[in-house]
Parts: sequence; structure tokens; C-alpha cells
Amino acid sequence: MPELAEVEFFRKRWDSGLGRPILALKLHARKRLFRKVPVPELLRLLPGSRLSRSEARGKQLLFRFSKDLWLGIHLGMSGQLLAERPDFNPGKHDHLVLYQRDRALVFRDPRLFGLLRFAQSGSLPEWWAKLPLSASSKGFNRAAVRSFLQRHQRLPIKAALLLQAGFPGIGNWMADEILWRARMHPLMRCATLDAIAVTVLWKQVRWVSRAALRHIGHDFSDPPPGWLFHQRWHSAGRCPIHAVPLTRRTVAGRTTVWCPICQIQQSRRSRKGPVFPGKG
DNA sequence: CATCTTGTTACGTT
DNA sequence: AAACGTAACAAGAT
Repeated sequence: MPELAEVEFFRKRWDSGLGRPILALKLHARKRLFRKVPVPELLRLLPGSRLSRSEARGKQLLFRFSKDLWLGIHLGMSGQLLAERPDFNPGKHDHLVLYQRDRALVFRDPRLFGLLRFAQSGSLPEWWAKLPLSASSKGFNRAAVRSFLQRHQRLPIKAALLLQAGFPGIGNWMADEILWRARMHPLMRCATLDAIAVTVLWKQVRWVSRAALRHIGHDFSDPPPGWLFHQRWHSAGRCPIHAVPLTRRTVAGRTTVWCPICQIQQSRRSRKGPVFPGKG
């Protein structure tokens, strides 16, 4: 489930426990989620520490605790964070539970594609410090997009949008939403984007990211009507502008949906017409 | 029962 | 060396 906006929503759920100590914890240590975690240290150090801060970069989460402790969480395909009652009894898919006096902070992941990390360090852990800033952030600038696309000239633009090193936080549905608004065919090679197209793409990445944060990231509500989002899940989906059936095909190994009228394949196309502004 | 999936990574090839 | 395509990971939904 989680892309940047869902990740942000889950981060805020755990923020209900900020400033409060961890009294106890329960975990399923043998699951592959813990393959990068020094489990004995986690069990020894975390109880008694206080949750002090949290941060997201793309789809990655970092929770800081007192005693220089850091917990990193990647939610994978099916992970989520919950705040439950303090007497919460973990189920089969609840792999990590942090108990506080007034709540239990739960990490749940049925499909086990997530990943946990843990470190004790006076500065940011090295596995966090090297992560790029979110596509919604100010640090995500046009020059970075341009050079990233230049390094992936032969890749279809849809595949490039899914690479977290270049577009941190963008996932499958957001990539389709961005390409639809930028009026770009998902199979366009990165090399064929000219300077104007790079700017258009960059702006739509930022706009879709930030708009998704305002809706999904705020209260998990769907984006407003008019988004491709509402059409892409069902086979009868239609372009919100042209009402024509959407094209549906696997690109870069993922289901990809686009409008055969908005998103034309040739690189030489008129840019006179207004690019869909994305307001609303 | 077969096929699908809002994600990443290991691995082999170009 | 870097970029690229594909299989693999696991389990639930359709």
C-alpha cells in the first residue's frame, strides 16, 4: 500500500506516542523483517527509552528515541503503523509492538516485504543519512531530475519514476498520475525528454506528491474527484478528461494505466496546448 | 485453482 | 563500471 503520502499518514499515527517512554516490547524476531536488526540490542536498549522524534524520507521512516536510539521502518508493500490500546494483543502479522502507558505502537505487515533497522548512534545512522529527500520536499529540484534522467537515458520514463534514488516516495499509482498530468506516454525513453518536458515532469512530481500529502497524508482520504487515481483500479476506468477507456499494460514490471489521447507516444508533439494544470 | 498486487533487491546480461 | 530486465520474496484478494 504505502507510497509517500500513506507513509506520512502512518508516521503521524505513531507520533501520538512522542515524548513518552517505551515500557515493553513484543516482536517476531525470526521474520525476515528483522534480518538487518541486532535483535538482542533492540530488546535490551529500547525499553526505558523515550520516543522523541520522527521523520520520513520518501517511503522510509525514522523514529528517534532517547539514549541515541534509532528505529528505521520501511513498510514495503503491505506494512502499516497503528496506535492501539495499551493492552493490545499482537496478532499473526503484528511483528513489532512498542508498549507505552497509554497506547501500543504497532507495526503490522502481512506480506513481509517491509524492513526494520535499529542503531545506537550519536548522529544519524549511516543507513539513513544517505537517503535522498522526498519528492515533495524543497530539496527535490529540477537539476536533480535532469541529471537523474540523463543517467537513465534508455529507461522508459515510467520505470525511472519508480526508482527511489531519483524520485523518493513515488510509487506505482503516483507515477501514473504524474505522467497523465504531464501528458507523457509511460514508454517514452528518458533521453527523449527535452528541457521543457523535464520542467513539466519535475513540477508534476512535486504537485502530485504535495497534493497526495494534503489528502491521503492528512487523514487517509482519497484525492479529490478528477484524479486518475479514481479510475486506475478498475478495468472500466476512463480518462477523467476525455472519458475514453484507459490503456492498461505492464510497464517496468508494474500495472500501468494511461490515456491514449492525453499521453501520446511521439517525442515531437506540440507543447502549445496547456498542460493539465493539476489544480483540483 | 489461477492470477493479481500501491515495493524492493539480487542477479545475470548488456 | 553502470545501466537494465527479470525473478524472487509472501500472503491475501479476486
